[in-house]
Amino acid sequence: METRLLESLLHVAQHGSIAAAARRQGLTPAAVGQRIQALENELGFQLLERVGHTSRPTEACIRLLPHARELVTLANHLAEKADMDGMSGFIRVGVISTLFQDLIPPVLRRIHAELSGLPLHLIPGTSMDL
Amino acid sequence: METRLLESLLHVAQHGSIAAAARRQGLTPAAVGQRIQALENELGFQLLERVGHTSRPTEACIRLLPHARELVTLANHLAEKADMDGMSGFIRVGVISTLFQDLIPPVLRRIHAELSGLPLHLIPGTSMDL
DNA sequence: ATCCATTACGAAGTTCGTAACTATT
DNA sequence: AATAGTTACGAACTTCGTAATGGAT
Repeated sequence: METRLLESLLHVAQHGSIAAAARRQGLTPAAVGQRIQALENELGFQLLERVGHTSRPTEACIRLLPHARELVTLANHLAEKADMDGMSGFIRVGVISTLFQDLIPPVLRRIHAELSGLPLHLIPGTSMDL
Repeated sequence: METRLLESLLHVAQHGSIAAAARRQGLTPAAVGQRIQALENELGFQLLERVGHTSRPTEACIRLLPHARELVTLANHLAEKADMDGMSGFIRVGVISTLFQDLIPPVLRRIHAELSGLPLHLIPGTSMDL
């Protein structure tokens, strides 16, 4: 998965047309169209509804956009993340679901007290998944 | 940023050598080495410490690995995310830091009660950042 | 002696732009 | 008439494998 393709998709979705996205990115409309086709090829479903003149994102594409956005920003900030010294990154906590009731909240308070400023990922699941 | 390159980096880091990663991925050692070089080129710093026989990740690489892992899994699950109906994806909550003390924990319990199974992102910060 | 990493090089595949074409407003 | 999207095609770039080289255990 090439994040530059996703970046083009985001521009198309945001500006409503392949041509506008192309202008933003300093590419030709043909190139952007080919990028979208490559993505559709890799993902296995259609991303744009070619309604005459304007390109509208499909339902599946709309569901996909937030994730694509996250992927692109993560990829674009990868280098600086590695250059930072000290504690950085995410705290990832796998939690067996029932523990959410009582045990986790106070633990969260302590984590935040000692490592404030770090984004926190809570991932509920079963022992097997985690 | 091509996530397949990151995938190779993860394998190298996990197995301790380029050759082992190549075997896992069904590639030649040369190909994996070139992938790492491409990554180092794109990121602008060294990823592997070529100590004689074994390749050790550099400090910067170690800091980068968790993010790379997240990127790869996100990319690999992009298609299924779009295909799923109903609620899916992450819950992202921006929290002004002081609220962590009292207000957030009970809210978390309710979020989990109503939308269990969804990964949760808690992002502490100031109003400006959020 | 065996195994790992790297380099050079050529083949296959990808990505881009140009240009031509069709369709929409 | 102007602008959007698509297709075909060729040039430039990437990515991979093979083969050869140099080091490490």
